[in-house]
Amino acid sequence: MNENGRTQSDTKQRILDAAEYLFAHDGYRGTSLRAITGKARVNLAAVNYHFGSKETLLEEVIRRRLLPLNRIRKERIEEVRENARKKGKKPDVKAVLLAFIEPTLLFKESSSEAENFVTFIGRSITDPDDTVRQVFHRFIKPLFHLLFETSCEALPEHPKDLVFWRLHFTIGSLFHTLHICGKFKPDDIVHVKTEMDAKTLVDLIIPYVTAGMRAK
Amino acid sequence: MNENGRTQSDTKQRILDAAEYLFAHDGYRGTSLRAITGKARVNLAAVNYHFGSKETLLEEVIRRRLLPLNRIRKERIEEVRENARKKGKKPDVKAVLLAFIEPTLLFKESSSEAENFVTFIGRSITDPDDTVRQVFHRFIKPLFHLLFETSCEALPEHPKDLVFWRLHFTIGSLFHTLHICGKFKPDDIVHVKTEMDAKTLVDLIIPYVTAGMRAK
DNA sequence: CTTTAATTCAAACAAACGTTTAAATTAAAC
DNA sequence: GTTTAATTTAAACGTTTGTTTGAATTAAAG
Repeated sequence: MNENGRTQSDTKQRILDAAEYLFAHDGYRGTSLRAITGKARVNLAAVNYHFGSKETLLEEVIRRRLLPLNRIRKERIEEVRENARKKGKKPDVKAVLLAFIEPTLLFKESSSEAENFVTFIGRSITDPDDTVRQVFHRFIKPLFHLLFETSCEALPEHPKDLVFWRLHFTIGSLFHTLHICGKFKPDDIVHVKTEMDAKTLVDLIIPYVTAGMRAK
Repeated sequence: MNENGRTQSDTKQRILDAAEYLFAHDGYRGTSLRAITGKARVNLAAVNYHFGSKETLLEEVIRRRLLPLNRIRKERIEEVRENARKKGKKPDVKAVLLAFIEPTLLFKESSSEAENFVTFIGRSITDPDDTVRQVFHRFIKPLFHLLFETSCEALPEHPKDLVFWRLHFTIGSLFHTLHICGKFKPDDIVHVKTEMDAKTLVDLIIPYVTAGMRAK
């Protein structure tokens, strides 16, 4: 490998892409290294050579998408916060929620591979595997703290406990939406025609969660 | 075994209890038959002898709790529906949501073992394992249909598509709540004191989801 | 070209998985 | 008490799992 790394093989990327797809599709535990390396068309030992272990691979899969996404969400929330501070007013709840939710849903359309990852995010909190929950949690914790504090500023009339729980209800709605979009067929449950590009989903969920956060 | 079955061993029940606990804790795929039979203190072969397979065991674990719970939820929703019909008015959204949500959350306290199952429900829609999702889906489909139709009657001013999506947001909030309650430590994410018996949770979530369903 | 490092490869590892078997044990029926 | 059925048991089945190994191959450096 030379000093600028241009000749590095794309084995790592191919593994990351395959793992991302399969983790989203069948879960971390439900995906074997043989399935990953088979889909990526690389040797079985390549995962342990390049990543060390299946767990480290999981961490890299999450890190690759979540760091950029979280940077955007952080900037947007801080922007809402600073704008309100300049005007000497409290932040608007709807703006705060939009700052968090819109980048998340739009991320789904940022690339064809990113869509798989969004499905994976949707299961991250409730994943039966400890490792998955912990890694996701570690990456999202500071952002969630920022979201919480800003939401409290936006809703000073509500006790912090109440804001906390309603944020969790919001997270539940959003993550469930992330998970079902892309592989879900609503007709299976009840017959309703649905078109669901990211922008439409934003317009659907924002009024719901905003009303919920403001309630009473 | 005699004609009234009183002498039947409790092996099946012990397996069901252990499986319920472990499925809720580590997921279906993350739970081995050896872990189940070890916790139940029965022989490894007992699962295949009494249930035929791990998949049939899963189905029995779900059936045992979900049939009674669904019967209650169905009765409560139909009660709201019939009361409104008698008065010649549309059902109240809040009453409809309460009819579905309250029994679900109270079920958590119906017995010490039921709490584990509720955690399992909370992960049922997003479980990485196809089998888990399908079994749960099969049991809940008719009830969800009833909830959908009644919600549409309660919100005639909203298009059915909108009610459908908002019900999914509601399900997302509720199921996420079911999952995090019992093993979740909110302090891990952000420092907030929380007491959460079932009744308190009902009082927390109902205003949120009601406002969300009614929004605009 | 030669040397050296990085990567790929087929093969094997021990461990854990769900399931099956046949003998041993327990309980029921007569 | 004897016979018959139901249940439990220990052991093994064949797969699949994540990981490791050492040789073969490819690319980089001198």
